[in-house]
Amino acid sequence: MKTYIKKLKCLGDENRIRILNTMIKANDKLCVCEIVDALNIPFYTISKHLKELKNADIIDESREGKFVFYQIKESEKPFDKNIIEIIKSIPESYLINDNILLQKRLNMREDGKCVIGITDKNQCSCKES
Amino acid sequence: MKTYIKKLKCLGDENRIRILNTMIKANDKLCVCEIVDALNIPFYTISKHLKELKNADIIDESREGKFVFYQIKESEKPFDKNIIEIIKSIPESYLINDNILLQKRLNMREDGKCVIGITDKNQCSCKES
DNA sequence: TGTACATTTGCACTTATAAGCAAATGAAAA
DNA sequence: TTTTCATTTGCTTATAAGTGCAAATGTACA
Repeated sequence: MKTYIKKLKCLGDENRIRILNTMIKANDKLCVCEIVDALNIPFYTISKHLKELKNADIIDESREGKFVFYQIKESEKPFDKNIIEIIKSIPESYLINDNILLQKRLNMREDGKCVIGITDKNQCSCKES
Repeated sequence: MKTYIKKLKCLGDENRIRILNTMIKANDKLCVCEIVDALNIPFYTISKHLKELKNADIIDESREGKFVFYQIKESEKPFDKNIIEIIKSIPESYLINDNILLQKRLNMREDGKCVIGITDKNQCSCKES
């Protein structure tokens, strides 16, 4: 039971929902710096939330050189699928801004690979909420 | 967005998941005392969680004389439906004990109505976890 | 109208969670 | 082998959340 509650707890934070949304929308693994740029949230905050999501077994981590990537963990379990579904059922209007910035950021990839780091090292978490 | 996060936050607590599970399984409104008996959690704890669930617009409240009833709020929104789905997708083995006690308690209804209060006023929350 | 019973609420306490900053780690390239 | 850059981690602080108990509320019935 605890593993289920742990996953559900992860859903109770807006930043984590936004992070998961980017991964669902990208339908691909995302570099930490890409998430930071898309969401305009400080990199250390993103990093900590990614750690929690990984800890709850919702996402997978992988490293490629300097960059660290995360993606939704594949699962056939109805419960895990429903976690994705519930995020997908949040009306897009609440996430449209993130989605646009994400797309912009993904367009900067070369050969489908992340080649730059964080665009603005001084971004702050409170530009938009 | 806040209303969505508020609902999701509600899912991050085991006691609230167990409460919602009883309502889903009963497929009917439940008296507070019935929930208390089914879950073996102190009545004031149940009461507080019910308040939160109601506050998040997940459940509805209604009073009939001495008794107060709660039930899952009807909704056609995909998000709200997914909340129910995600709880339904927790394997029954984790909730079987609650389900059995709930059934026992529901069998004590007369003409489909709750007629008794809390069976054991001194129940404590930590008998099973 | 007062007594009993179901439920809620206020307060105290403890534990969990989130964010910010600075320092640390890890890997690549100069 | 030093520098650079991406990311993580430790520490601190502020705030939220859950529980327990006692007192309060609200309703029915004697």
